[in-house]
Amino acid sequence: MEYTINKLGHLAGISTRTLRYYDEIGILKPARVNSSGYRIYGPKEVDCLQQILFYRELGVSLDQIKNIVTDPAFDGAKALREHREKLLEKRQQLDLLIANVDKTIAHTEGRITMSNEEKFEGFKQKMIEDNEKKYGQEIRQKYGTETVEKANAKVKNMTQEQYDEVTALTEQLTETLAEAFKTGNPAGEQAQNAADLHKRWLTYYWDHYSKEAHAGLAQMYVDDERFKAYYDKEQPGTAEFLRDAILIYTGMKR
Amino acid sequence: MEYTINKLGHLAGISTRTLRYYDEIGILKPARVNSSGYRIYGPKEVDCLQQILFYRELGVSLDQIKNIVTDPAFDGAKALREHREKLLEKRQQLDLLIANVDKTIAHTEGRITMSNEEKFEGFKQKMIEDNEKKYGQEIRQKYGTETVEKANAKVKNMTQEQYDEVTALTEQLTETLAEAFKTGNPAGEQAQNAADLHKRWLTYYWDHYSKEAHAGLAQMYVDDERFKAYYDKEQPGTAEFLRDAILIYTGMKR
DNA sequence: AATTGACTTTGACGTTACGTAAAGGTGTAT
DNA sequence: ATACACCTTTACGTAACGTCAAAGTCAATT
Repeated sequence: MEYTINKLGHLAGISTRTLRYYDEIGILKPARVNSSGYRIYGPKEVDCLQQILFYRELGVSLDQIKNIVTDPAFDGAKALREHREKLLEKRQQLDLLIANVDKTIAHTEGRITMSNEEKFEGFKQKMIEDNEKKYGQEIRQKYGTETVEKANAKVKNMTQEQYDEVTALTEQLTETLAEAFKTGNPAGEQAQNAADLHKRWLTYYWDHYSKEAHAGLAQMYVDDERFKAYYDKEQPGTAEFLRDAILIYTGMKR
Repeated sequence: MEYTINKLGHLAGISTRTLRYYDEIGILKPARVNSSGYRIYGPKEVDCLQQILFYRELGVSLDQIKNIVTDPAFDGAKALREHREKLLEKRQQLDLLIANVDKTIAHTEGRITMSNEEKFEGFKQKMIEDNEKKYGQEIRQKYGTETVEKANAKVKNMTQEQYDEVTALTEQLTETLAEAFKTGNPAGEQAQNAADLHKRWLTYYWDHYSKEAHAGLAQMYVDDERFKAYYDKEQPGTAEFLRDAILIYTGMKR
């Protein structure tokens, strides 16, 4: 497959000017130029452009991108896995912003109070991107738990009391699950405790409880990215672990 | 609460230069300047800055933001609801990109084939942001259904055949559900058809089917933003409608 | 009372990642 | 042969700041 500059631009959704610029700064040279000076791109360039766009999407400067993709030791597969992780982080940030909007709406309606600090939660992503280690783990964890809060609360018209309870439950579940995960045994006491907490957490959202539905949801946690990403955030494999624990808890597996 | 330029910058995670620039272009003037020319910001400015940052996050130019926030008819509450919607759209886009990475990884490992078009799926958001009407509905719908595909396929190691089947089922469900929604009757034939399609769709993901789990999932569709946003995308209220249809279908309600 | 150091001010020029013409050559379909 | 949709380079424009520089302000400490 060979592409002229217009075709490639169309394929990737970017302008021809951008492609010429990328050529100019040496970030993406065409495979060859034909007899009349036209830029011709091949499959290798298509893949490289894709990589470039991933980096660009993640806020990396073209200067840095150049260093990365022209590095002879560049590992495309590894880069893709990093992209994946960064994109998941970005989604967490987005969730935080959405939670912020929700809170702000509730605030304007007088339903809750909101500190000025809270009003800017989720905007500091660049600070986080820039120097992740500066604040490091603590902020990550804080943001993590708050992302959940958002997904949970407000959805149902809970009372403040119910909200506090479910928040506490969530924290407890997170802790217990992390502990249990370390044991590696989904049938163990810790894991079964986590499954029980999960059931209690569920009953805040479901009007009726059934083992089948519980087990089904556990499977969803593994199958659906949106959930899996959340549970696997701290420790990859946690989603599967929770599923197994719940399957055992509900008697669907032993 | 009064803030100097440094304090406000710190609060919002932006530089003092940015705040001076926003003053310069008339987008955010300080509440007052003190006797020695220092900019002093009050609570009103804090809220306005939050709005500005939301718009900025969504890719709106400062020029446009100026028009919006300085408009005497500016409705802050309405703006917040729009922010919310746009942020949800942005998350859909992100999901698409994540699906793209996943696919690309699978592709480099030789597990699936991937067209060049697919390699750039999810990157065209700016085209969408810029001129939404240019391509309008069609692209929206296309991206919408593709967002699902992502959530579904690849997660399980489906064969190409299974993948095609589930894709077809998804489309069928979407159409039938949209038709049914128009009737307004979750007990009607159309709606029950949709519920049945949903069951068949489910069986691709769950090893066992139970009415309880099905009904539970339906409730989740309403309670969890991540799902609700997807079903309500075209027609608000669709998530609730689908839940009701399924509750009737499973005999949990009549 | 003087000094230090962290803050503030207004210029003003620099930067990134392109957009937008301008002036001209190329390819092919009518 | 001419229309039209491509392509080229050159070059200036732009948005949203970053980054000095030179100078005034404020509170605390010597």
